[in-house]
Amino acid sequence: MSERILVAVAWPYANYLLHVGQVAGAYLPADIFARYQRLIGNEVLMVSGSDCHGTPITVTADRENVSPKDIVDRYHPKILEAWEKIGISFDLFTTTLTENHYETTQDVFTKLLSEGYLYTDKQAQLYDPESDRFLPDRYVEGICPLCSYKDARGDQCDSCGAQLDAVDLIEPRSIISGANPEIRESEHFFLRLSAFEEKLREWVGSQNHWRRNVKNFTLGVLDEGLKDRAITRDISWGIPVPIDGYESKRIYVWFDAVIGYLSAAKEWAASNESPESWKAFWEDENTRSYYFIGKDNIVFHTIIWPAMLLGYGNLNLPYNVPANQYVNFSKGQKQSKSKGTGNWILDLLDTYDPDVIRFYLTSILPETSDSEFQEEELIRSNNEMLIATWGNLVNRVFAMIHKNFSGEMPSCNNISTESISLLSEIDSAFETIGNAYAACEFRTALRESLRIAQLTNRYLDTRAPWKAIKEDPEHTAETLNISIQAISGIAKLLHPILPHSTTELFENLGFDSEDIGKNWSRNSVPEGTRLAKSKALYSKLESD
RNA sequence: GGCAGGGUAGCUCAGAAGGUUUAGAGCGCACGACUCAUAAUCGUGAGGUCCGGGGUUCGAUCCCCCGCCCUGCUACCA
Repeated sequence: MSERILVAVAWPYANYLLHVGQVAGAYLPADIFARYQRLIGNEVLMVSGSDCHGTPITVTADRENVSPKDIVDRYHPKILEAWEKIGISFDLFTTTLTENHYETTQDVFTKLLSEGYLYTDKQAQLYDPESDRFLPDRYVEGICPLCSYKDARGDQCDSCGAQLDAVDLIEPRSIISGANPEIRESEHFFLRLSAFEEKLREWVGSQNHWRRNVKNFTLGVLDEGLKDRAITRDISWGIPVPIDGYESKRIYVWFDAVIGYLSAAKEWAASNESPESWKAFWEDENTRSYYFIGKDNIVFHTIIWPAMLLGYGNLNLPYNVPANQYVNFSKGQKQSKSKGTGNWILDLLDTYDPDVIRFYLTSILPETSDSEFQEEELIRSNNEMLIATWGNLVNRVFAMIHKNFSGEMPSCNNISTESISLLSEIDSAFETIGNAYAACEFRTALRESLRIAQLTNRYLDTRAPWKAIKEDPEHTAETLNISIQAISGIAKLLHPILPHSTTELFENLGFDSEDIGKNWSRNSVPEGTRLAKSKALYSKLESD
């Protein structure tokens, strides 16, 4: 029975290159999941895009004295390039600058307004009289009221780490003009989050398949009580408010960004020449939606976006939000874009094959706690695990078949109990590993797949086909035949994680890509198949 | 400060409605076997006060309390 799965992935800001932490935290797990779902025959729609609005983009643009659009035009292609190279299989990766996204966002805004979930209220804000504009907290600096640090930012003091309110800064100054900002009242639209508190609590409380930290954290926030939140800003970069009299304001970034999941599905449908097909992914309650995000993003996906969906009506709430922790870099330092300590994924891809990176990152996915990225470890994991356990297994079996059977798949006439038990281990692994993929436990899926490879290595050692060839070629033929069947099975098990190299392997085994992706089970390699004489799937890496 | 997650072998991590565990796996390390294979594989072994201190209990690494450390959020930087 084919199911329909929406794979929604966090929208990266298009003002920086992608760093490894983002890939491991959201995009790689989402891709593994999507590939698994496609492999077992489910209908998958995987979408995301560049988040093009928001303060970080305008800050970058202002600093370089270019337009926000220029920043997006520079980084969006780089993001696409990263997906292409590491193999993140989006059905659509768009941007929040499309006409479709603007329309969808304004539609959601209008609908929430007419349903009574938006209202206007006044808010005090800092205003720069010289440059004649309202200032986000980040655009204000001054003396920290707590530690007297003289260059504290309006949102946070870099010296003592305190969270600040720009209004509290001593001797505040605009970073645009240096002028002393004044406080002005401004009218904004607010999202009536408080109206959804009970419904959300009930909904979240029943999500027993969510990760513990995601559920507890969300319930904790709900217990503190939801406050209504302003969704417009006095800025010029963003989606216009579709109401007369508010031409100088824009819808704020977090409101439009989450709507991207919906607008991207619409865009995908339109480009597929079936403009209504997005509805199956949003309105059919049997469709399950998974949101892959980092832990800093949980509230937006378990409270705010669900509230917006409830307010809009008739659209599916998230089925699961498997938020990940963070990947840290040397000595617990967080992978930070703003500090410029990046291990950019594109740089890594210049040096290493995509599957080598995917293998290592999968092994350290921060599913339950923060993990640490070390390039030395990447090299070791490639040499000591990927190649030693798996690559070498493939290589030794292929080599023996080419040496003793001219590269033709040997026959298996009598099957021994050893062979039967190996194959049954593999076939039952499809169930346990399939369950792990379905539960978004990708490290487990990888570990168990390697365990099967190890069993196959052990089988080979026990059967010693290199010895048997001398006195009992039938015995050797059986061993190598069964080993190839095992390899075919393991390749399938690993395919969501290592799509590039396993596809190559499948070709070497005589399959075409059509054969691979239709069932979640071992593809049997028929006797007599010509096995390609190929170079090794992976190469050893020097650790300088 | 408050809330949440984490603190387990050299490294990366599992785990446990509290007793079947003398606390597990992989890698690394030591030794042995094998030699088909990318010095790969297979076996054996060493290695841990499960962050610290109290408490509950017949029994706690797992529950409670108090600390310490890392990370995120704290509603205007998703």
